[in-house]
Amino acid sequence: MSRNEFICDCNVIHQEIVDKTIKKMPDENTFNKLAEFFKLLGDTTRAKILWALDQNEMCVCDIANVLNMSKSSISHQLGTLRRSNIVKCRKQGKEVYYTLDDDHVKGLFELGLEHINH
Amino acid sequence: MSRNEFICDCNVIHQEIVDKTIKKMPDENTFNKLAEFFKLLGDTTRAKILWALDQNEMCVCDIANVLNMSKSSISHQLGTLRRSNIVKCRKQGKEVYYTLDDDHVKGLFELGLEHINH
DNA sequence: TCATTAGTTGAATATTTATTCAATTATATT
DNA sequence: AATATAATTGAATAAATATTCAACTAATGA
Repeated sequence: MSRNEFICDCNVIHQEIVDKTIKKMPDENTFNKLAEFFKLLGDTTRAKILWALDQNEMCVCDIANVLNMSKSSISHQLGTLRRSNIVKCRKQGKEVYYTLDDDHVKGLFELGLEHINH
Repeated sequence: MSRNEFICDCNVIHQEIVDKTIKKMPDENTFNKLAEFFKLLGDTTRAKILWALDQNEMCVCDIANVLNMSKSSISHQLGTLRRSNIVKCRKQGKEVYYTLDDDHVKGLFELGLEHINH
């Protein structure tokens, strides 16, 4: 979508600030990726999985038992996290062991918890 | 839901790890709030709004113009962010000026961008 | 080889949610 | 008082997504 076609239905009130902000703004793709990343943390089940994997490497059944949810549901979510490179896995025998594949998750949780506790 | 009623459809493979993890796990409410918080950042429109407000205080029309979106859409999202105490506003004349009301947003964006850039 | 178990996957369902549209409130101006 | 503009709001629509269910693969062991 070109900047020339305006969808916006209202006037610019502070032209300078608007222009300056548009100029500095990261591109669409950056925001999309950023939002996609935060969306991954923005689900209770995935948040629990990531927290658990930050404690220990675990197989799918372990995680399902920790969260008291079905294996299939956990596996679907692990697939999502895997495809987004937030977790990685290794297969050993019949079991698949998952670990965190992102150094930032712990820091993000800490900042999130700070917000929650005012 | 009590811990005694098991939904999980698979056996515990590493009992010790599972028990230890359950014992350490924050309560349901903490995860819900944490996920809700990240969900707020996990939308392209809201991510842009927050980034913009981190640059300047702005009124609704300014933000709508920066994002090239309708005033109503922006106002809905600002309402969501306001009710979650991530932004605050002050009214001056006909305009309503919004600012960030959370010190962690900048830090979160930085960590998020680090993830995106491998 | 057969049975069992861990894990994955696709389709269906149910829920959540972002945007639009229309109506409304509040402030400023003539 | 009448008009115009900034912003909010509720309802409707459309899109995204979490979980369930059933079928499937791969590895183990009897």
